[in-house]
Amino acid sequence: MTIQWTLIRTFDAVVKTGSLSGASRQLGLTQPAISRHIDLLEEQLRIQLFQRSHEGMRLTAKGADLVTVARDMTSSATSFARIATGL
Amino acid sequence: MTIQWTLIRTFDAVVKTGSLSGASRQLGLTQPAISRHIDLLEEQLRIQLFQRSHEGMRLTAKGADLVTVARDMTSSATSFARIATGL
DNA sequence: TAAAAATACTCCATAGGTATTTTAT
DNA sequence: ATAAAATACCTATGGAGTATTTTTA
Repeated sequence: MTIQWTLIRTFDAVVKTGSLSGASRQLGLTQPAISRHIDLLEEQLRIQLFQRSHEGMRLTAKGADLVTVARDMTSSATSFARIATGL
Repeated sequence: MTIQWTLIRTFDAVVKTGSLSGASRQLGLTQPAISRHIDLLEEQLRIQLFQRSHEGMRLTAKGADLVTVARDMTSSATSFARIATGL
């Protein structure tokens, strides 16, 4: 399985903002792009990450299990970028 | 700057194996693909990562500074994959 | 009715492959 | 002579956009 880092970053953003459109604004991508990211991630992992309910995007239990590692990835990527550009 | 995770994984593999062809074997990609990965990464970061010398691919000082964070990224990606597939 | 999410396309960039050439041991 | 690296070229996939339609608060 090839992990797509962008999808995980989107996952993180959706969790943080609580909505696809919020993540869209935060990442500077369009809402359909974000929607596809989540679809792709769920499909590739064969895990339902969110409940599309009235109150927006609500994490499932399995989704919640991934939040920590997803944040690890995004933060290590960020620190890679910081160090690389600082050289 | 959008970080390409695949490029960083390749960087890590080249460091580990000491050659492009070694990384190619390890990752199951062709040698030209690996070569391009390193080119792209160096170009995007505007950093020379390796000295193409007689003894193969030798890390530069700046390249060496990135090895640790690169390994952080790849290992956090690996643990993401492990946890995700284990759910 | 207004905001969010999903769907349907279109387009282009890029990632990867094969084939080949150059470099160096 | 052999192994590694670079270059050239081609193709297919996917990632992102616009436009539109559903959904639901």
